Amino acid sequence: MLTPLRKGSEYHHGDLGHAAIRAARNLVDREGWNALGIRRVAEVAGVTPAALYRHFENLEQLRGEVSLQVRIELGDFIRARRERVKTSRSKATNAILRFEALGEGYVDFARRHPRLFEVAFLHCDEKPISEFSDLAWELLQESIQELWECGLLDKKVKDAAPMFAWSSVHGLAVLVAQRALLQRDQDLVLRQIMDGVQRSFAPNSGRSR
Amino acid sequence: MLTPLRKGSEYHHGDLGHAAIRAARNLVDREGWNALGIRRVAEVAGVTPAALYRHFENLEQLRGEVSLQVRIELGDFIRARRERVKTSRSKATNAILRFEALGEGYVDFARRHPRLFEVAFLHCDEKPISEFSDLAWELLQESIQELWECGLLDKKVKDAAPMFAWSSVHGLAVLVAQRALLQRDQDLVLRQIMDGVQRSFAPNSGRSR
DNA sequence: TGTACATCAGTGAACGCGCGTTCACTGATGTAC
DNA sequence: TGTACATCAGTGAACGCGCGTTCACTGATGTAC
Repeated sequence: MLTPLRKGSEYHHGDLGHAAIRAARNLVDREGWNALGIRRVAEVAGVTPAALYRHFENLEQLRGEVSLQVRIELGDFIRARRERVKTSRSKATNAILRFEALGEGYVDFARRHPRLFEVAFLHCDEKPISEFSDLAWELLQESIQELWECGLLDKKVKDAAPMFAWSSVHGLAVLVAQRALLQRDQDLVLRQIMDGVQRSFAPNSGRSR
Repeated sequence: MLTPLRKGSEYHHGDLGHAAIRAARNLVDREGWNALGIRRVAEVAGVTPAALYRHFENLEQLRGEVSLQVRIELGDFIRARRERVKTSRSKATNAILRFEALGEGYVDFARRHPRLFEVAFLHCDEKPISEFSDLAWELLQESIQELWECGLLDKKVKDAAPMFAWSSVHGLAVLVAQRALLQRDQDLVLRQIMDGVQRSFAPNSGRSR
């Protein structure tokens, strides 16, 4: 995986730094957060431990970078999922399918990369949700706006909707990542949660799907 | 904290084993899961590291005991919260207040003991929710049954209700424990989530509170 | 009530290991002339 | 185009540390007679 940009050079790596973060990400994916160490990363990157100190102040900083990287990856993942949704004639159906794709993508990421998922929100210290310029969060807001524009969102709960939706799906994702749910229950429960969230969104008389 | 049951004996501890688990619990509470080690626990318990091997096979087993202990503590905590609810005349109001007390207790535990909370569901391997004889889970089922009996739960969502409620509140609790939410936002969001959950429970025409 | 002895629950020293970090160094790169 | 040299990004050895676990041991406990 080490890709020397300037061939011929065995001594200089070329892009250690990015390579280290990639290596660290893969380490965490396979063996978990605690396997992430200067020495392990150096080994995977094919480099001496001390070399990493040219690119990171210490282990803690590397950890922060990895966590950020995973958060970006998660955002990209669910966006890709949403974009895969086939557009249908009805604007409302569209909004619903796109919204559900986000939730499904979120949980699916947790299932496929449980150890990465566990780590995604570990190092966003001092950056509470409100000022969270996180990609996943922005996608969610967008999607809820779409539901609103289709009249699928009760005015009374509009403000609470993003946080409520996130919390509900996040709860499931955490349980999935922790393997606290049987594989075969996961799809059913996800379905139930997406339905529950939409029920709570719906203007008074009921659901419209 | 070490309590020799038979006074005078400095050599034999009396109830190391339980004392070790207590010490370990406190260690995790203060410094997190990674601070839990044979040597640290032995030190806090006032005993030689090797002594712990009379009571635990290895570190992993001790960890399992601590996780279980925390799960029990969480269950006791939210039950106490529910029992503190003043009974009112209306059966429905009662059911609602008791249900909400569980959610509030759950999140409050995560706030007061974030490091314990993170660890509560770590070692329930091979025991997926379905056959989960967990105290907290049973309390939730009870409470939802009460809501049902008061007509506050739509027949269509009865089966999904416990998992949906748990997931929603669990998601928030995780974020609270991770300090991803500002202190002052937590109460508001909890309120929104409890309302959202009940909205989704309510039989079609709307909410009844 | 008193003594011999098996059992149990501790001690204390040692083991090997992997870790984060440091430091003086060296080889490659690229720029000034 | 060719050479001198500063700069940069690596090496390799060493440091001290805390860890889980083992082992031969020893002091206290409680039971049999």
